[in-house]
Amino acid sequence: MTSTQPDDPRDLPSQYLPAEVEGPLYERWIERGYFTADPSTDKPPYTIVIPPPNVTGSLHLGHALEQSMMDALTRRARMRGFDVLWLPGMDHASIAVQNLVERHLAETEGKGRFDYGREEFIGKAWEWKERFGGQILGQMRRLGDGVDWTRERFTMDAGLSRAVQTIFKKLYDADLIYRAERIINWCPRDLTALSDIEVDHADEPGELVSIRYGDGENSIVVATTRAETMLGDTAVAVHPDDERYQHLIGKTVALPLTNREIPIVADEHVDPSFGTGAVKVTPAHDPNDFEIGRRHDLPMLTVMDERAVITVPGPFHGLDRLEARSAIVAALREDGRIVAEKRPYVHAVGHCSRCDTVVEPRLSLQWWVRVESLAKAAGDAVRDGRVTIEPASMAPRYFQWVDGLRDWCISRQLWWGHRIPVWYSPDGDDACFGPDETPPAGWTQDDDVLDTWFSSALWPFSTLGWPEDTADVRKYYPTTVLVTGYDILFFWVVRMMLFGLYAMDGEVPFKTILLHGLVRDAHGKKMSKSRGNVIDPLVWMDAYGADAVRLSLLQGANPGADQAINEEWVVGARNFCNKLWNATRFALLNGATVDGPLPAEVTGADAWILSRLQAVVTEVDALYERFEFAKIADTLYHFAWDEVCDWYVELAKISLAGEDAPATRRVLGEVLDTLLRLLHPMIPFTTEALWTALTGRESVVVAPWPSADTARANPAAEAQIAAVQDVVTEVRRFRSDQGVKPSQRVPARLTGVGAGEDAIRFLLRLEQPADDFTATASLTTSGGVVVELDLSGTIDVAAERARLAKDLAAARKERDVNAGKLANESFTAKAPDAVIAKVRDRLAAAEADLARIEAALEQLAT
RNA sequence: GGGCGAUUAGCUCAGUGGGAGAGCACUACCUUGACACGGUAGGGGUCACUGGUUCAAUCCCAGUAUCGCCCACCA
Repeated sequence: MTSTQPDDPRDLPSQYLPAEVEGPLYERWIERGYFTADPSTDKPPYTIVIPPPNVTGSLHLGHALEQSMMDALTRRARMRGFDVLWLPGMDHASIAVQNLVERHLAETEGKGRFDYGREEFIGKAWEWKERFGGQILGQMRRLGDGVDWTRERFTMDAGLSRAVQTIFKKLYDADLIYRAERIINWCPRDLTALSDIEVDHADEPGELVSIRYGDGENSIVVATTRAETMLGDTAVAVHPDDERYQHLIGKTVALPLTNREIPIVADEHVDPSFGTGAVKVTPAHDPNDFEIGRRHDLPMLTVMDERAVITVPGPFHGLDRLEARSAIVAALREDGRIVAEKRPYVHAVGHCSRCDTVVEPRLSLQWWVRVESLAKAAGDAVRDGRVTIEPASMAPRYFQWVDGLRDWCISRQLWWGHRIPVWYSPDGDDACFGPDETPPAGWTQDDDVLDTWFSSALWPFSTLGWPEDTADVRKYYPTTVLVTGYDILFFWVVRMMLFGLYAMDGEVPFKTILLHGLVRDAHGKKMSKSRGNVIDPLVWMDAYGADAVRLSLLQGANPGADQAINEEWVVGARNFCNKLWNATRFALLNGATVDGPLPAEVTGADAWILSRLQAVVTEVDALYERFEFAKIADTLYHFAWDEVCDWYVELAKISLAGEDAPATRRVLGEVLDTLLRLLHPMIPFTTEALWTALTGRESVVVAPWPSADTARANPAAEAQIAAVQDVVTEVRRFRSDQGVKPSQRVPARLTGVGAGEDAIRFLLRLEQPADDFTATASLTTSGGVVVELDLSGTIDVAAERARLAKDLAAARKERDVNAGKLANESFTAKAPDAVIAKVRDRLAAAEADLARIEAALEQLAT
């Protein structure tokens, strides 16, 4: 289908064409500066900092969901009169980007990073970032994100780098950052240390071999999954109370395959019930053994290099850890030292979250954040309610993490990132320097860079200009809501809490943490490249429009819960936009007006829809307070479709043709004006196009958010329309059962109907009875309205009888259930009065219904 | 080992101590003057299982089964 936008904005095409509508609107919003925050205004602040996507990233459905939520929140806040700052930016993603750039350089120039050296490599990385990075920013525009582009930030900007250096020094001076040699998680492929959460544990089949150390009565059997580390054993440990080994504690035993004697020590850590109750101790290659080694002052023997290759001279030298493992087991077996082998033995193995290589515990000198006091403050801020976690069910996770936090290893042996601001003198002295300090000549800077999450942890204030005392910091910190996935609660949210509270003198970085779920495929499976079920939101946006993608995601966004997404949902959302489009088109074609006060005199339908409208405004506001996006979408979807389109528009057709037309035009305009404003935060493009066409005003982006006029609540009008709906639905069902086409006009006589007769006649295409009127069919509705129809012939008695029989059965069941309850003395004695009254009403209604149906059946028989 | 959650219509999911809901899918009819990306009507569920509390349980409690997620230094 071909189409162009007509010149007159009021002349809309009959179909919603997102590709033509969405394009120009975003640029117009930006040009007009709608999304630019202004701290000089009196408006109260509403701040959200975007979770910065990786500079290398491309928009995926998780971003689309998250950003749709943030856009909805900020657009509504803007309409409510807040000075909104939604701050965009990107993360430098240290290890991920370095890996990408390395791969790129290997492919294009055939060189590794060491061929360039640090300076040149970093230059290449910046080049790469400028050339290929930031793709996601254009995709955010496509999605319609109302972010303040004038404040876009990157975690390696000069300003943010100052923030990093400033807080590092502050922590360092407070002895909250220190350097220490410990066992760390080491990735032998990426050649860097990792923090605990950058290690993913997975159960994998391995082997558990039991090895006899020593000979004769002084021998002892240890069990291990990592035989290769025995080359670095410096002790065997047993539990101090273990009776089996009392005679050995303090003695030494010969380490097989070497000529070393190692002590047998007693340590509480050993579990006597596991294996033989004796543990080989390799302090340089296992975190527990490291602790045992420290307690017993054992030597720490490193037997592998940074690539996990054996460095001990001898037959195993140069073997990779896995090769070494089988070689050593084979050698031990030959020596007759293997007393048991369990294979496969399933146990948890740590992997690098970046490249999936098995992590190697490694003794290493690294920088650490001392987290105890920071974590205490972070926990307290949530405990005492200064920060709220939504949904609350996620709070236990937060506490579990923050209350058991161990010191954070922040140094990485990488080049792309914030370099650690510590310098060393030629004599080996070291000192930390702030951003405005110059290290003495001849000093050299620490080679390591910081964990990416170190700079992300500062995001809620570093982006506002901290450490300078800027207007933005003063106005927009603390931020209002942090919207992110529960999967990065620990990586990011907790770290922002640690640093935000510390840097900002105890002021929280955000008042609310809103955690959303993961977007999964149509059957709830996690999307992954290996599964091949990854969906590109841009493809859907091209096919159905950004609004359809946004709405379909928000429709599934129940707090904290994962959601399945399917192209059919997006189609449905697109269809909704089209429905809205045509409803507005109807309004425009019928001269709907939006100016001036509402008329004092309105039709019943007008009064009804205005009553419903104010109730919907109230409901939507309440749901926004609880971040119930799915329910907001559902409420507006059904109000718009089921009430406005299916009933009000149809009913309005009556009054628009008569003397009530001016009033109804105004009400119709009011309803759509309000509805479009209510929907704007979720589907900004469609609503903008329609609202400007409808109102002739500048933009719905800056239109005021609707407020509920409770004076318009009108129970009488609601009851009147409900009665009309009941009659119309029942007669439609009769016509459908009787095979009477909807288009067929039928003469009818109505009795017992009040003000709604015209509406009923119009909606059912019933004509006034003529002189020769003969009622060939009659039905009495549950509301007591008698409808006699002249169908000019006999009716299908069997079909009607079947219908009535079914209704009869339902009514009998209803009567029996309620009569049974009332006959139950315990019920009448203990149930609340309101419940009893309701049951009485239902019983009466059921009995009336029974009488009506029985009468109808009897009449049918004659 | 610790923590959390799920099990409701064919699918994906809401929901509540007192009449089982939505979207999509399905059936029939309808090109009616906003919209076929539409309209009207309809079919479809012993709310995982077993006990308990209660006048009343899909909802609260206990247990069972199945599934899922997070954390954890089980050699």
